[in-house]
Amino acid sequence: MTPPRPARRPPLDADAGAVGQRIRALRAERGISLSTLARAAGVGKATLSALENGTRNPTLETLYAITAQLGVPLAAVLAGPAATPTVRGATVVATLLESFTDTDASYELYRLRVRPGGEQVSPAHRPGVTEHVTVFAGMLRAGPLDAPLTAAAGGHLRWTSDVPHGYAALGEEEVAASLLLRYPRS
Amino acid sequence: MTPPRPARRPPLDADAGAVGQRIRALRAERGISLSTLARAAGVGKATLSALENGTRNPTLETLYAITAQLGVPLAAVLAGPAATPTVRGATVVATLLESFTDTDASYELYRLRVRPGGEQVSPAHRPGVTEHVTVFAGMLRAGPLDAPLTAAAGGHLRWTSDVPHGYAALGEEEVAASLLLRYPRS
DNA sequence: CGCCGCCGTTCCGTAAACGGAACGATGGGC
DNA sequence: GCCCATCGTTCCGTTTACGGAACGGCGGCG
Repeated sequence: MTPPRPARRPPLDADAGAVGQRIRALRAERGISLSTLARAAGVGKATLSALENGTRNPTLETLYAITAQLGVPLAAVLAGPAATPTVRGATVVATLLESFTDTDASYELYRLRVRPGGEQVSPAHRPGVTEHVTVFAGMLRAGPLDAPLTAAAGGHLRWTSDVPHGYAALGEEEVAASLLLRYPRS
Repeated sequence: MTPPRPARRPPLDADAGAVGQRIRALRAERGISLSTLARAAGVGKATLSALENGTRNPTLETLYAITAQLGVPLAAVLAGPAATPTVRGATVVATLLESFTDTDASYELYRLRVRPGGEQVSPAHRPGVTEHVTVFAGMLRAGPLDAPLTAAAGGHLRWTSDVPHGYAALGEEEVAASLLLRYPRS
């Protein structure tokens, strides 16, 4: 008989590769070279190179040394934001960043991604609900269906969402934005 | 002569030990034995034993196999509850919610709390940097020191922050807001 | 009692993650 | 043009994390 467990490793590699990509992205954000980061973190360049390319399965110690040097918590490079609740549609993906309640109203702050080439419609909310959008990148058209507003990167939109309203990306670029929903105390 | 005796690794072991303790705690919660968990996760008992006792430095793959079997995200067993980077001042506390880079600029989105009774001043940033604030609660005065702006809950402020600027809460209530910093590509 | 099943730890050979060094490629400075 | 510094990758010997097997300890059962 052949030994029962020959071992296989395709499944996890996807994860390992994603971790490597995140590290590479963080490093690129900071504009530092692989060599520099490896030296600062006290790991070999070979290690960091293979890690970023997803061809190695790093130890916790190695990962910790690198993320510490990047100034991010270890969890930041592991499998995606994961546990954060997300609303998904054909053209819009909204991730809840924070919710907040005070005496007058409650608030929900979302990160918003709008893919080009479609429009997503949202039904009317209760009276008094307002939406505030700040655009990071791309060109966004959003607001009441009969009176939409437009904003480019850096722009800000605001409307009362007690009527049906929609979101659409203008142009080819995906829109990134933050969305603040304000629900007045009922 | 002995070779240069390159490296020792005392400092990280504390961390590794903590990870092991968390895994052991999670396993105890579920009332399953070390042997059972090792078999279910497809790792050796020796591996799991050493890992729980903090005498080994596990690979990502090993950790993933175990936490998956325990039904918790990988981050759950890593160093303490999410140390998200935070900027603290006497009157302002800013927590980074998300950072984002695209072709034209990079962005940082913060949750902002401003305590009443003081003003916090921030030095000028590089030319072209803009700040966007959406107020959740309270009344905020912020912007360039010589031309501050004011917004109540639901309001929005925007200024270019290449001059010294400040943040202050008007009235007794603590201000909650979101702050978007936009850094144009240098 | 002796036996058996399972517990968690320890031993050990193997596979692989590690750091150092060498490599070709690229981009300034003179 | 040449030189030198630095880039990221690859090679290689050493270290070590890995799983399987053996170990002693402990409770249940005939």
